[in-house]
Amino acid sequence: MSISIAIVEDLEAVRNGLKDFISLSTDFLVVGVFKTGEEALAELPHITPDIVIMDINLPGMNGIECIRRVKDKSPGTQFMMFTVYENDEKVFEALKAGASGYLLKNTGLLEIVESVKELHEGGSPMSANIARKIVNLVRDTGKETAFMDVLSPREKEILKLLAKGLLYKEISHQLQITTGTVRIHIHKIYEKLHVQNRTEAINKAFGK
Amino acid sequence: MSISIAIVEDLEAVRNGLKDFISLSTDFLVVGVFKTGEEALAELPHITPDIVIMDINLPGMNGIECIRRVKDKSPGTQFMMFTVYENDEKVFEALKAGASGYLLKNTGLLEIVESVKELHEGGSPMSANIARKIVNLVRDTGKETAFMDVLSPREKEILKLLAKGLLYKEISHQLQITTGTVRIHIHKIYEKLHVQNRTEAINKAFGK
DNA sequence: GAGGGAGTATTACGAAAGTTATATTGGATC
DNA sequence: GATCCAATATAACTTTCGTAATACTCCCTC
Repeated sequence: MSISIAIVEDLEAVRNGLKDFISLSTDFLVVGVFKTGEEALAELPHITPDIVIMDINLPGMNGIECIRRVKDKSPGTQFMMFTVYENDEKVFEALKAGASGYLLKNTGLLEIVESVKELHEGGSPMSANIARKIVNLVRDTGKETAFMDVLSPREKEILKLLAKGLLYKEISHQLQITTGTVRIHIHKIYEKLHVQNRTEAINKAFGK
Repeated sequence: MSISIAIVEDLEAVRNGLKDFISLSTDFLVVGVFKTGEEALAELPHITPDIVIMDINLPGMNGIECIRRVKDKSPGTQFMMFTVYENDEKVFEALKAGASGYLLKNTGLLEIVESVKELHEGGSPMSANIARKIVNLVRDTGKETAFMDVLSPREKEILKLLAKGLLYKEISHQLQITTGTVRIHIHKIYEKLHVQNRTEAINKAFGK
């Protein structure tokens, strides 16, 4: 049983190159080729291929938005990004949208084919520096932002308790100081972070 | 210039196998071999190898804790996990601690060597299903938790505004309803989530 | 040893948040 | 047609939060 593939790519040369090369292998069957996200969105839910190779920079709807919408209708289909973008935001967005693999356009045809196989077997093939970006993303999740640096150790301690949803009096009890002092600390925290309330402070200190 | 490698692994057979095979290549120089995290922690900061291949399950200090501590002292050293663990928590912890690559112990020696090279060149080599786990981790960051399901659409809408730090009156203005109504909605949200205030609700609805 | 910052504290006030009770409307269910 | 629930609203009330001004101590630096 061969792996069914669709390709969404606006550049004719790239599109045909991919299609022709992939078609050489009996492991694959190219079941759809689209120039725009709109076309792909209209057809993919009916074709339900195993894998979609998706460009990001398309005329009209971009590839990420296209994944988001197709994923809704055909949750079984897996997406391989194929793009020149290697900035953090695009990578992050693509994964959030539901992409499981991410290859840069300088990837060789042979490696692309290997990666599609790996994707189909439940892996998440990515170009080397994309993988590193993703690892760094995970490493930094929930990490304190640079804004925390302007706070004193005591202020950081209090902000962390504040972030847990504790009342002033609970904080004061835990730290063995008066609620008045807690109030002062928190007021200074707000000043330093340029915010007006607890929630804004938490968002600012711990990246949204 | 060859890549300097250290190995931390308690099982003698694995340890020696790695060391001997890696030493075969002139690209690498094994500069340290340790049986425990404690030994590694004592020596690694002085050796400062390019790469450390690190087991997780060690007697005494585990490999993740070991990375955390060594990373503090030698930020330039990169770590490759080499372990049987493939559960989400261990993978997540390892990356948080500062590991940049993650191989399972069923990986072939040749692939290990290739992965170490890739790591050294700034990539993040991982076994296929580990990569998928990490991608899924990123996909799910900041996602609403199951608690959100008990809320009505309107309540979800209000909770999202609440999470941005808006005042009741700002929310009421934005939704064109009275602050009294906002108050009621929020009160019901708290009831349904079994919490007493805004911050607790946010933490519960959007996984910490 | 004078100055500055961090941490502590007190008092006072106004704004915002959260609780409780009651009520109307409209849509869905039975 | 009756019942239930979501969404809306009003009113009265308590608690918590946030702002402001002032002050003392300790520690570090110049």
